[in-house]
Amino acid sequence: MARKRFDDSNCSVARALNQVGDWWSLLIVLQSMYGTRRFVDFQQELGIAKNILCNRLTRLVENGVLKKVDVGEHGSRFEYRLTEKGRDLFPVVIALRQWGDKWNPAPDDEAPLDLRDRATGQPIPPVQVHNAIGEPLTVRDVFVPDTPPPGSKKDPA
Amino acid sequence: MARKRFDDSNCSVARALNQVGDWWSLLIVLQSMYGTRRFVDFQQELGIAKNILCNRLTRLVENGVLKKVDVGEHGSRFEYRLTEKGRDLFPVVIALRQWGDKWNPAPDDEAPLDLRDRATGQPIPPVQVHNAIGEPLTVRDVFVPDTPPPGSKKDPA
DNA sequence: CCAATTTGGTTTCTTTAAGCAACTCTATTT
DNA sequence: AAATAGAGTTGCTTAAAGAAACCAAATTGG
Repeated sequence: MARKRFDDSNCSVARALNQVGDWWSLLIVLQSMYGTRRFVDFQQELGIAKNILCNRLTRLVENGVLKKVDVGEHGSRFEYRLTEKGRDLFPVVIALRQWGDKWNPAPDDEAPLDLRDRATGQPIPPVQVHNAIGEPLTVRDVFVPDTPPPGSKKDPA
Repeated sequence: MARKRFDDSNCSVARALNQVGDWWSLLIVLQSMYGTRRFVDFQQELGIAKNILCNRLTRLVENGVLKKVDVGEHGSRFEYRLTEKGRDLFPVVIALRQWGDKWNPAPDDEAPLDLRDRATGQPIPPVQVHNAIGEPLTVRDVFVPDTPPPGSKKDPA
């Protein structure tokens, strides 16, 4: 695909997409959140080619999203588990899932993933952007305060 | 890239990624949220090839994420604006940005995008998944209540 | 008014990644 | 000892990404 790399982009979204912004990586993270840990299970549940899975797992490990754990007594049995960095993608994945459920509902009558709070059994409400006092915000409610150029010291122009 | 399509996947994350899950689409949406509307502006700000931009804009319009508005008096001047569906990606983009800022900080001393509430001027706190009563949740705090097969009516087994 | 430029593309070509299938190598099972 | 499973690797084919050139309508500018 001759991708452009965004490793050094000054946009953190671009840098984030560089790590988990391809179709498979985020789905692998999602599967990990569902509890999948083994190579073959990822392969079967995602229907991904083995070489691609291998590549993605390696990259995710390199990027610190997953860690590879040897669970065989003496090698050859591994698990891929989320790191804290990986688990921190939770809001992203959930927000994406909710967006998908809302705007691209399942073809048939599939339920839109009933995700629930383990403690209370209650469903999870939509992920929102909030302000400092907990009110929901939309795109229009935010602004970027005037991008100062990197080398500038608050010149009073 | 010979991608696999996920249009009819029963996973809404997969379906979402099908629409905005490539490197460019989400960046285009992000740029839109920053206010970019014109073809040339997208092209310059993203550094994307024109044919790819064209393709992505078309797909985003097809998918209802953007709408194409004729703003020339009689053609040849267009704007691409977010639809409600597109604006609804706000939490996704912000969550991704925050993840990027946290885990892949900018190479140099770039500031991590100071996004603020227009009303109060306060910075935006991290996007989190909450439960019904507003407490933050992690991956471990949620569960999927036992996937009932699509055609099943609450059998009391 | 005619030339240059801008905007929004399309076409062609090359590079690179995705997907598939077959193969390998070690461990475990039978 | 043979068969199977887990975790990859290799090679090939196809399709998409990227670059650059080209194009046509509309606008700008002298």
